[in-house]
Amino acid sequence: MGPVIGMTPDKRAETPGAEKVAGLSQIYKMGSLPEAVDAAGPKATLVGSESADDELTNLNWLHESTNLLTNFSLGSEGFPMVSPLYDIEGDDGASFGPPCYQNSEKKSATSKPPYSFSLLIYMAIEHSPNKCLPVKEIYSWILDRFPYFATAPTGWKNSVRHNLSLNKCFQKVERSHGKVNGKGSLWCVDPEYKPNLMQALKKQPFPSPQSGSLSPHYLSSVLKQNQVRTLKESDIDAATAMILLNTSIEQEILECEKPLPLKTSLQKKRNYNNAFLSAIRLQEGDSLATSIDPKEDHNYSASSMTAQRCASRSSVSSLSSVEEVYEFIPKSSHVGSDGSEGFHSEEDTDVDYEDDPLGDSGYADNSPKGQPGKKIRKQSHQEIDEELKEAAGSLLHLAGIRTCLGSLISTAKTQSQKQRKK
DNA sequence: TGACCCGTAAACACTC
DNA sequence: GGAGTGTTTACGGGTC
Repeated sequence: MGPVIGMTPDKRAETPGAEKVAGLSQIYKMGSLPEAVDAAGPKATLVGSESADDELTNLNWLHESTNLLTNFSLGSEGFPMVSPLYDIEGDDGASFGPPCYQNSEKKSATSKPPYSFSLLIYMAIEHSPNKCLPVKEIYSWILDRFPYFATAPTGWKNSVRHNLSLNKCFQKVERSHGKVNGKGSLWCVDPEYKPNLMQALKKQPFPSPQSGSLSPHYLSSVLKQNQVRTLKESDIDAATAMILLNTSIEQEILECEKPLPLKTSLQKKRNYNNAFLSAIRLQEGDSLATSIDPKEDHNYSASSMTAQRCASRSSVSSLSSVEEVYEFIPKSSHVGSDGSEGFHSEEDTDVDYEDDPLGDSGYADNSPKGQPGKKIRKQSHQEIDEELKEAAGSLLHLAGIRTCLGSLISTAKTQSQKQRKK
């Protein structure tokens, strides 16, 4: 058997858009890929927003979700390589506790991760608060999570750089002007390729050692949805977050049995609070979206839907504090919005729907002819509140933070009602 | 069998 | 000049 010559770079260039996404070419064949996203805007934003809110109460949903993203990590033997708790030890990467497997799954630690470099880089970048990382940080992240590379030949760094350069999924972003922050640029994930990366993640071996979290069906539902609707960046992130949230909760249930250090428990509660609060924001206006789109796949749970939309709204700019979350609810009943660019968010969709018959929400397009969508949108706040309670209750029940929830709900509701009255 | 994906190595240029 | 970074080219193995 003679050597198989790999595809030359020249040849790759002949298939723009589809050639560089590792293991993703099939995805493109599935059609319904997002329109080219003007990445310039988001990128600039990302770079500009380097000051991330490190507060524990930070409601940066993508941050949350990308933390959870690491929950995907499974050892080559099917064991979780990274505990869902690992990021609970601290808020920044530097304080991350050692992955569980460093204690309990040493075998996994020394075996090669079942992820391609593209996925590793993707996870690393997504894990960062700003969704941008310098190469060095990518190295660090990989090293932290996969000690295998600590002992591996240094060539893997070259591979990382090679991937960054070669793979269109990753885009280089210049560091802030006038500021010299070390060598190199920041690297971001091109939003256009996020669904592809997610698909690739899905294709990774995800044995379900315990509860089968992340069933392929579930994932495919998410991905399917993203393809049915116009794929916006927010949707993509929503899918990510949805998966992550789901995974996290299931993991938490399993972890619940174990006694946790106080700090860990508190942090977990905070995380759940964050998730829940975001869910609240979504829940209020988005029950409509579920009903509006007849194409939607409802095979997955409502809570997952909630989580998805949840992340969807805050995917890019995301909230920076709990207070903002509280503000959101009232905002959603306001007419009009500041409409921050790059994030016309479904926040806008909810906010505007009563005054915007066209519903530039994106969901409007999917509404059945006539006005059924409006009917749904007219859903009384009471009903919404009921849904909210229900969803929140479920979430909190799972997280074991019912108490916290009650106060959060009532606070949110109070604020919401105040705003409505105004 | 070939196309494609992925990892790896190496060379080179550039920046700090 | 050295180290780190980014780009490009080349090749081999594996999979479909």
